[in-house]
Amino acid sequence: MMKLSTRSSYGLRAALTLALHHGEPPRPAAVLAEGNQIPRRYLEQILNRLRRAELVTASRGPGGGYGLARDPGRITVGDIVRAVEGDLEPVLCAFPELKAQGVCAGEKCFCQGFCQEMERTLTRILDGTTLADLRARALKCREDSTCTCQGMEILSGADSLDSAH
Amino acid sequence: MMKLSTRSSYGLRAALTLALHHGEPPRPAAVLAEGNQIPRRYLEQILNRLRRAELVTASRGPGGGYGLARDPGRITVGDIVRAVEGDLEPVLCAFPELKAQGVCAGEKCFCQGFCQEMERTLTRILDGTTLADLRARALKCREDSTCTCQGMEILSGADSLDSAH
DNA sequence: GGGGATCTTGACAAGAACTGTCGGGATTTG
DNA sequence: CAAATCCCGACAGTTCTTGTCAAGATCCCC
Repeated sequence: MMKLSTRSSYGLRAALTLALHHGEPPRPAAVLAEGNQIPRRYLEQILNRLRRAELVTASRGPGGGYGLARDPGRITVGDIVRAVEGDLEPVLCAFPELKAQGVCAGEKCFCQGFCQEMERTLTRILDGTTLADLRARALKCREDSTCTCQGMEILSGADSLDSAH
Repeated sequence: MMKLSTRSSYGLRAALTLALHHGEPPRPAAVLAEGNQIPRRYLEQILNRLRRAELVTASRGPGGGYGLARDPGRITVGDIVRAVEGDLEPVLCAFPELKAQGVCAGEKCFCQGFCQEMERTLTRILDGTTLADLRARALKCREDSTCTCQGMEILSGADSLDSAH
């Protein structure tokens, strides 16, 4: 199990917004912050980490802002979480010192058996889901008239996919 | 996804040690702390939470200490994490405010689809694993001569299951 | 059986380290 | 020069850790 804080959530939301607007001119951090209800200064720090991990690109000056560094289908949620949280070392391990030493190698090992099972399960979901997957879900969610999500601010970004293009 | 810190790890390790020694006289916090390399004072606080959640029992005075409140097969890892961490609210949700409002009800909803999928997967593992399961794994791990775990302090507790009885 | 001495948990609180938040600049672009 | 981003540091809040003291339980000695 990996360390997960609000940073992951914020980073994920910002990145998803960027994915919804992929191909458009760069978006300033202020716009991303307002649309997702995230403190601007805090989001800047997070975007900075994403930039250092080369997941997003930043351009300065008027008309500048952030954009995805590559295709949404080639950025996973795990990439974002890892870039934002830093170490991403497992925290719910019965024996972290064992794992740190690389001591537990056996398949039947207790540490492997339980703690790493959880970690692997998480990793599979995190690394198996791309921003493109999330975008597709968000758009589908928007189509479903019974889903109250569609009134939310963040999903309005999907409009540009229909109209702006 | 739930909040997981070192507290969960510490609590889990202490509880597992207790499970390995289930049926024996109570173990002092100092012994649990030393055997698991956990700061004693800090572990006492954690054990206190486990006691308030009625997962362990505490007795004072000479010969006193902690013991499991019920059978290891009837205590899950989820019980421990919940007792130790407190709220256990999800943290990696793209839209926590949606979830807080209970707004996302649709099956196809983005929030449900991804964030809650992760949460449910975790919960299933956490609540589906008991201390007895972990003990069985630890003992099996000890049998496997290729597993370097068996030299570790915590597994030596399994000795008492063979010899002391 | 009474009085300590000893061993244990329990509660409070203080200090270090990290997280989340914010502002003031420095730097780059147009 | 103006607009926009980045970098540095300050601040509260929380978590992690340790310390101090009080309270309960057992044992021993008289």
